[in-house]
Amino acid sequence: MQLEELIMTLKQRRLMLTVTQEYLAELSGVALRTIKEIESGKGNPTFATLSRIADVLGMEIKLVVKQPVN
Amino acid sequence: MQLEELIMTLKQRRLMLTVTQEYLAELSGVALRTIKEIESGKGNPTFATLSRIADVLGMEIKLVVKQPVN
DNA sequence: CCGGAAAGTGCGCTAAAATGCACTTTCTGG
DNA sequence: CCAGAAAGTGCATTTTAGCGCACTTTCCGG
Repeated sequence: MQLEELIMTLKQRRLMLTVTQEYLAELSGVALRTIKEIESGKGNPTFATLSRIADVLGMEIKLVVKQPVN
Repeated sequence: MQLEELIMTLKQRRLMLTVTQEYLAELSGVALRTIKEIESGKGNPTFATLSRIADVLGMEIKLVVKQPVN
């Protein structure tokens, strides 16, 4: 999963739950400014930041063996 | 997946492939110093760094909906 | 047992992640 | 259509990830 795709997934999940960036910031403990930057595609978030956001959205980051492409 | 668990998975995968930290550094383009730090549990890697390492090891980072714990 | 290979670490630098504040732009429900 | 809510952004600061270099420690095959 590329970062862009991961971000899209987070964003879609947030919208599906009808949570604002502001509320997500409160719940996750990640600064609103940081959430805004991530969702607007700026920068390269750390694992900790992504993980805290994902948690609140009921998601998690996994490391898995790639499926062979055939 | 917690960071610690993710790191363990990366490390085990590297060892399974009998790749040294040094060679992994070469292949991934991530500095040897950085790989050492990550594997020894220091710090909080960025998505980009984790992703480059995972790639070389034939793995990938995924964001998935958490399984309900029941 | 022991030497070389692999892994871990102290020190220091730079670039960038994370943050706050204030302002602008965009979206949306009534 | 329009006000308020939500999202995006410029500027500045603090913290820290990523990195190099040199050194120490640990591991392991012969």
